[in-house]
Amino acid sequence: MGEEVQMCEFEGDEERVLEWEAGLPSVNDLMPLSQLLIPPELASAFIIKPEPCRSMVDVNRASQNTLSSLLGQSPELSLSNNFNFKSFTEERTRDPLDVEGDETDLTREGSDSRKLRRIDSGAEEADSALRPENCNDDLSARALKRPRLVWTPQLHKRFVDVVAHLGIKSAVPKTIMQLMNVEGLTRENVASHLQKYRLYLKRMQGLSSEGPSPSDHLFASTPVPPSLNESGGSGHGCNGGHVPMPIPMPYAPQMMPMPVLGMSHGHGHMGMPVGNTAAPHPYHGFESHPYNMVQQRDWSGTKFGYQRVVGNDK
DNA sequence: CAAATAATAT
DNA sequence: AATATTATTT
Repeated sequence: MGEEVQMCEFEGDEERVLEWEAGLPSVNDLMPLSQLLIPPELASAFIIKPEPCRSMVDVNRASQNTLSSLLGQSPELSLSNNFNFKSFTEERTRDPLDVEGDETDLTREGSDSRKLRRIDSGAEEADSALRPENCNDDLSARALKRPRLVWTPQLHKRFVDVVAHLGIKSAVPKTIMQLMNVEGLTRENVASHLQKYRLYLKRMQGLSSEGPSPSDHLFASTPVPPSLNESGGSGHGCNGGHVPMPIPMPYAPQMMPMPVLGMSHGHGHMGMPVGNTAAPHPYHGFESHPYNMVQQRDWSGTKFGYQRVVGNDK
């Protein structure tokens, strides 16, 4: 009977995800990019032209090509490499979460382009770049500044939905944040977005018939629910004005069933945390910690996946 | 004082 | 332009 490679041992092991990067070699242990995989002699013997020294830029470019081809896009025009291969060891990945299986977009991107230093060949002495700096992310882990949030269409949709249900009157950052129920989303995040959203609405009203400016990518794509009428005012209803959570439709913490695609033939997809596919949590069902309900989803076909373990609701 | 909003800053 | 951060106001 056919015997294939067993590559999945899914056990109820929650910690596994966290340990994911534990066993990985540190940047320091990795073979330097400048090092040739095939000795020149051997190479010439087989008429293999020695690989040119690869730099980080080359790797990035190659990666983009790969991704692009997978996505069916033109591999070119990728002059702007946002890909940063900073060590996962120190990089604090985060997760702008999005839920809901609708819409088509998967514009998830974590583009924090930092100074992409050029590790050029010939000067591999640049190893000095490997400063044995802070290796203890354990302690500094929390106080680290979180990467800026990217309002993906999914997130925005959620945002709009909630705002709509609340009515612009009572749609305030804190409430919105709570109803959106997105891990890691802060009040500031929402406040900022709300501010912009309001400007958008205002600007829209001024224009007679609809005409979402082409620059309003996100907003334009999301049909502004006419429910933007007031509802928080007095006289309607059931509550005088405070609306802690009367909405019958708070986004429930969803758990995504990410289809375990046969990622067999795939080539190691660069640094994407593949194994963490929403493990079949051995939910003991009683730990209703506000956290832990990692709601991630859909790394499919997308560039990278981010995950943050703890959210800070407050 | 906390939260919302407006105004800036990156 | 998109978010973050800070300053003011409620």
